[in-house]
Amino acid sequence: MDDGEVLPAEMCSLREVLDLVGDKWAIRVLIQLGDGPRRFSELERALAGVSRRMLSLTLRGLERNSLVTRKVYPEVPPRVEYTMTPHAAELDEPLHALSAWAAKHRAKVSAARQAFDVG
Amino acid sequence: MDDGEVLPAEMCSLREVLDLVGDKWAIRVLIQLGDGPRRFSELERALAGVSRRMLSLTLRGLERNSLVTRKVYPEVPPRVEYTMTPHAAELDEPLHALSAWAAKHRAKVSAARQAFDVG
DNA sequence: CTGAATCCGCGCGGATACTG
DNA sequence: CAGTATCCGCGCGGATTCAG
Repeated sequence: MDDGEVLPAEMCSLREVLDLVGDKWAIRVLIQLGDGPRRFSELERALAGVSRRMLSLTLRGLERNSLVTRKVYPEVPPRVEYTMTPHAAELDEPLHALSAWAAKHRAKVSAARQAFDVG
Repeated sequence: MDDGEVLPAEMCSLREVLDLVGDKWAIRVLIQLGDGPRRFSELERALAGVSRRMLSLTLRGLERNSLVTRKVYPEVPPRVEYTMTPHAAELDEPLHALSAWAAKHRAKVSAARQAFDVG
């Protein structure tokens, strides 16, 4: 199997994943949560440049697809913890592989981009 | 190494990759090219729903980052072939892993989304 | 502290027409 | 066939304000 022919199913699956974590902030959130549960404000600090609105929307989206769980502690001041779900944790390895690719080809791609922009 | 602690470098690398292939059409183009060189009109047909403009822009972006190469044949009518670069081909395995994750958890995620939307 | 609601500018992307 | 150019609507996302 897998003689180089890529089935349409793969295409769909890939787009599904990217629709889940392809947003600007989703990946960063997941990486943070991969290190342990985080509070809203902790994420806000960790993800430099994120607006409160976008962080909120990103977390909603991840929660909606059951990639994170939201736990509210009835205290004052209120505390909310976000945690990775088990199957979201399984994304870790595939993501590592992608990251490794980037690390390996970063220079090449960067150089190509500069050359392209010049010419 | 890798005791669960995720380094900032990973975050950057991952976003780099997603910035390269996270667009709506880039992945589909790469998958097509993974099956062999393709002409513009072939891609246009294969990627149902893509506009000529977006396909053009997507190919430009991929070419800019040296993920595809563009070969023009001086004929009439003109013919242009797009081909995957070697390092883009190396994305195949990581992408497969992601695809596998999607296939495995598709039902779970889909159900979660429905439940979330109802509640 | 953790959001939701509103306003608004800007860029993405579709439709259409034109070119080599 | 393989694009580019232009126009334009719509949604993403920032800034700000209000709420539990």
